[in-house]
Amino acid sequence: MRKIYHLAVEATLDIIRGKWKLRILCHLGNGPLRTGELRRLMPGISQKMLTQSLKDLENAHIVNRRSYNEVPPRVEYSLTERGMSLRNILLEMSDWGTALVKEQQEEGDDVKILNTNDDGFRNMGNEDK
Amino acid sequence: MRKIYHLAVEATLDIIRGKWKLRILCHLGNGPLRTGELRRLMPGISQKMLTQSLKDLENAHIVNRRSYNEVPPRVEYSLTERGMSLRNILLEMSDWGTALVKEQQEEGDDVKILNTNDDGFRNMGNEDK
DNA sequence: CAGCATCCCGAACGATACTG
DNA sequence: CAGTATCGTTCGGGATGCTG
Repeated sequence: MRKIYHLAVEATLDIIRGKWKLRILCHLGNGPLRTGELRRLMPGISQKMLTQSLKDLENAHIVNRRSYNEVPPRVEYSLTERGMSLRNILLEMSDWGTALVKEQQEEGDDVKILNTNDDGFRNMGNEDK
Repeated sequence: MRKIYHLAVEATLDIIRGKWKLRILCHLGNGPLRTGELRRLMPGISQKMLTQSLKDLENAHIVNRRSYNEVPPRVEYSLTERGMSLRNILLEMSDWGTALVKEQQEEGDDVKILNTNDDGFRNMGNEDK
């Protein structure tokens, strides 16, 4: 099945499409994580969406999936080189978004960003509320 | 109604969310356009989606709506300063997306970008197929 | 523990008809 | 010509149960 984009930007957006992929990438930016760890870092995500999102990212060679043949099963995910390069773009989008929200707040809009770390996308770290 | 983002990047993505906003911004990058002109540049878009997308962009202060009191009605849309600054981000995303698709094609993926201008997002110009 | 399959709901999108 | 209103469809996403 052929994928057709009207603009190159759409190819980039296609990678991070959906509700959870960004946050997954954000967490993986701090280093490899197991499935269960990702799950705990993102309360609210369903098993289905986690698996599905990770599979999409793996197919796009953004994350690496490493499966250890152990009992119980153990699977680790990490960023690929391509994933790391995407991170740079996301950092710029993060900066722009931060500035935008600040302006919107000054304009009186009722908007908020939960993760207000200084380094934005670089290090999410803290928990979701 | 409060808007809550987990990451600042999501605020940026929220601006260009949807099927048509990117392409609208792309066309407006070449200069102001009337409603009907935008419509003709994007065959396939419905009256509803065009109006709705433009309204969203206007509310976010990304595009400017100028209405002339004439008969027949005449309305022109253009990029705001904020819209212009967004454009810079989109250009980087475009470059990254272009490189990505190129790699994907080399990997054998069946993927294509319709608008293959050298300047990517900078000047869409040609028609949609 | 990690992943798959199924069902269900709501938001986004599309088609059409109508108004100033 | 530009915009509104309404209706129907599609698709992303949530909940749950089952398998290796």
